[in-house]
Amino acid sequence: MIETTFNPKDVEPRWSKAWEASGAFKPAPEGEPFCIVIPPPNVTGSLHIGHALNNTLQDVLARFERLRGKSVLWQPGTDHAGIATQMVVERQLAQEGNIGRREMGRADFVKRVWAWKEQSGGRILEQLRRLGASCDWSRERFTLDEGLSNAVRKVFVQLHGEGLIYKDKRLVNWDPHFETAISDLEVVQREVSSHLWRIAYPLEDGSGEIVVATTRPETLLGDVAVAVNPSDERYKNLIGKQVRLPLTDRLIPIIGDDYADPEAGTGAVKITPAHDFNDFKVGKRHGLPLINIFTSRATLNEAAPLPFQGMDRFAAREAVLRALEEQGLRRGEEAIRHSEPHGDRSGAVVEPWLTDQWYVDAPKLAAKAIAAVEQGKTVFVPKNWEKTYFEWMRNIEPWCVSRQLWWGHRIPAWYDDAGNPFVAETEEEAQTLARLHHETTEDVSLRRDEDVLDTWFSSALWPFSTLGWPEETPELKRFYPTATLVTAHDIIFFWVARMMMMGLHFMKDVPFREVYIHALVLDEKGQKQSKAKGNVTDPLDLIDKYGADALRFTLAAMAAQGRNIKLGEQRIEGYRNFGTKLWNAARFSQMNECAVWDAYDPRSPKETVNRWIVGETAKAAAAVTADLEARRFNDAATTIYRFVWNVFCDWYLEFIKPPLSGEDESAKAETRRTTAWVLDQILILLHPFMPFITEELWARLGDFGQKRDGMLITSNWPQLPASLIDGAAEAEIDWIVGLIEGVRSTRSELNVPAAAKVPLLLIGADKASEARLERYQGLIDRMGRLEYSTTDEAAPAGAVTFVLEGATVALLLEGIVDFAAEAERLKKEIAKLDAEIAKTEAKLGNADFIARAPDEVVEEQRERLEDAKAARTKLDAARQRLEGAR
RNA sequence: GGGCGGUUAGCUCAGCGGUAGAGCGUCUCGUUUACACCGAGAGGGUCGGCGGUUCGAUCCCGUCACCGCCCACCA
Repeated sequence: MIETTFNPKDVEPRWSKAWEASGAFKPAPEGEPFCIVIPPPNVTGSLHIGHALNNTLQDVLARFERLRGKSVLWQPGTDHAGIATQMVVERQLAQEGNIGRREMGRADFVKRVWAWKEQSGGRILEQLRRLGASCDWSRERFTLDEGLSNAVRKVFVQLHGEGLIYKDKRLVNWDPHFETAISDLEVVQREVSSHLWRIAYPLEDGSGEIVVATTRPETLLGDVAVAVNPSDERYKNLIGKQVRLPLTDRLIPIIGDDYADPEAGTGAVKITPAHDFNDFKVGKRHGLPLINIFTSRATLNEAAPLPFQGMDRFAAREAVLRALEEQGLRRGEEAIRHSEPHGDRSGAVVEPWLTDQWYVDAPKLAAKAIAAVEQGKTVFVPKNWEKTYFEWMRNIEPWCVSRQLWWGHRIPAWYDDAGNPFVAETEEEAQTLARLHHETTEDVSLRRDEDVLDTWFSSALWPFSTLGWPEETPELKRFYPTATLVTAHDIIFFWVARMMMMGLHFMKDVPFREVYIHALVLDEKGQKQSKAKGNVTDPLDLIDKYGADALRFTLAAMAAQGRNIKLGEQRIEGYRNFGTKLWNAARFSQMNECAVWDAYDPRSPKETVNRWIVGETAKAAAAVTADLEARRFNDAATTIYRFVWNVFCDWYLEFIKPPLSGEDESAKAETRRTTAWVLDQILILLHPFMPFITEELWARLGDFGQKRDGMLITSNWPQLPASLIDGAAEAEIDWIVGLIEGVRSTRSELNVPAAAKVPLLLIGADKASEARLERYQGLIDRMGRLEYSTTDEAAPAGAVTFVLEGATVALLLEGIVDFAAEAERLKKEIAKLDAEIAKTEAKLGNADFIARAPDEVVEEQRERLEDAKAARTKLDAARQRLEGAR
């Protein structure tokens, strides 16, 4: 016997193992391919609520398509997450009081990171298994494993050969904490309080001074000019003069350039080409020198005047201001708020810094990636994200891919002593290139590039590298392009765009046909969850508390397109209860020997309730299917929820209690089989959302009935024709439901004690209602808590009535309710009807409405008016009778 | 400065040209033999403001207000 509550803790691990062991997660040999590549989580990370949502949705799709008979490959794996992982390990070293990364040396440090990866790397995938993710775990990949590293080298070398990767010396965003370049995307702007300082630069000829405004006085030491706008009357006659750069012995020119905005600051702007992106451009235009005053750690180098050398940039700022003060060159300041660039991982203020880096020619690669989306080869769901994608892609900058880190793919470039680079997949090939270059047969002394690649470089190859590229594997052939990518909008630029570029370039086709962009999961206040804020909800805690099914269902039910999710725990509790409800429906079914029967034909039932529930099942199945196809996860979840609870449990299971305990053996058998069949359909429809409880019930219900062929996970999605919907059965059941609801509502409003059984009379019933009453008498009496029910000519005094299609319903409540309460109830009902009558009459009185509205709408309004009037007449009669009785 | 989204019941959110919905919470009632992680019933909304289109607008268009996010800039 099934117990009264479902215990996820016992059941979940069992099925996780069984599914995997059975090979159900591997793609079926036959069937239309359907592939999803997982957004690889950081190898050393742990599951957060965003992963839970992301992977729930992927798993819903994977299980749905698998049930529909497709050959599903959900490709799992992890990302080496260069900067993030290096940071974690460095922090560990510090906490353990160990020597730091630099003291340790590169080889030992990298060994240490690998050790950490081996130790913690499997954790997040274990956590995904707990969520129920049906990935083909046998195909797990890691962005630094051999195959993927091979792909990375090949891509780098080929792009380099095509001129799409090149080395360049220019300003980059430099993170002084990690001492590495980072890409534009890894820079986050933060509002900070600061000052705008005004500083006087004396004119060389002693004829006065020019005042510049700056938020970064320390960079003055690297100034090479002062720019003014040529149209600025205040300054234009100063162009060409020299000023004495304070605190140094340098003379620098005043130049005219449109970049200087007469409205901003003082209208005169200091130019520091080595430390500001705009100044860099100005410097280029005017052929100005670049003076780099910072070290890689953003302390002042030997290019700065002696007293400032070795100072940290912020200390230098104070020192420069003090020195200027002493020399009487400060001309005031104002407090301002402005945004300042920070490294997204380190939090350090990013410094524009002049270095040699490798760049990918993103503007060139973007062209095809833009066209593919324009042509609909890849579609975004919801579609409006395409706009974001286009906006970024059309303004894309070269992608700086080299990082001065140790954890990652080493750049496949070797240098000779003169610094000439030789890009090749192996050192031997580089050696060959070097010999050719030097026209020698001797070994050339080579050293490998110290740098590694941006983590996103290898992620960009994920859809084909995980399938075996550059080998032409059967999987690559079969599953590329993949079907759907499921991800959040915050990595459209980081990842989606770059996969599009790389996929189109190397595979000549898009990496995925569809990009489903889901919500971000926020805390209850609508804030982004972060460890720093301490507002993270751990999905594993939620799984422990409510079960994976409840968490999954909640996330899916809240995944409405285009809106973020504010997750509250009560909601999860509610869906846990839903699981219990289903569990108990199965329990009921088992207690009543509703055994599954292979040969069941849903067209076969004769009993109205059975015909009705078959039709309702067909409707629900069609709706869930359509919702999932349209990626309306929330609608699909709501549909199945309502069908299970509000249709199957609330009504059908109540309806079948009389036949299940009745004498009619054929009706009983039919009802048992129908119940078992409907429950099976429910389990299948719900399985993508709640895999564990449904699989468990599938097994248990199969056991006491006929043995099943296999597990639910590999069963078949229902395809039920609309012809199963029986209009007559529907009308009949609707009438019964209306009657029972009327009885319950009336009783409750008049405070009839629940224990009181009252008689019911159907007054002036037409043939159909009379027949229905007779057929369902036992049921109606039971659900309405009636003493008996029958038909009669007229309602006796003291009866309380309400109106139903085809009859007036009278409850004999004399002595139980007081007339005042009933009069009040009638008055309320009549007022409601009057309002509706007035509204509908107004509508129908409008000639334009009659002329322009569709006929069916007009007809509907006419019917509504008629019904309301009829009901009104009946209630009026009831009121008069009540008056008379009083 | 550019772009995107939001504003619907006490709370969290669906819906979307034709009688306003759910979950949770609230109130009343309930030992009806699947389920109190339950059952029955009730209350609760001028669908942010103002205009417009339409026979009809919560839904479409315009505009304003407030909230959030992204990009760019910031001397």
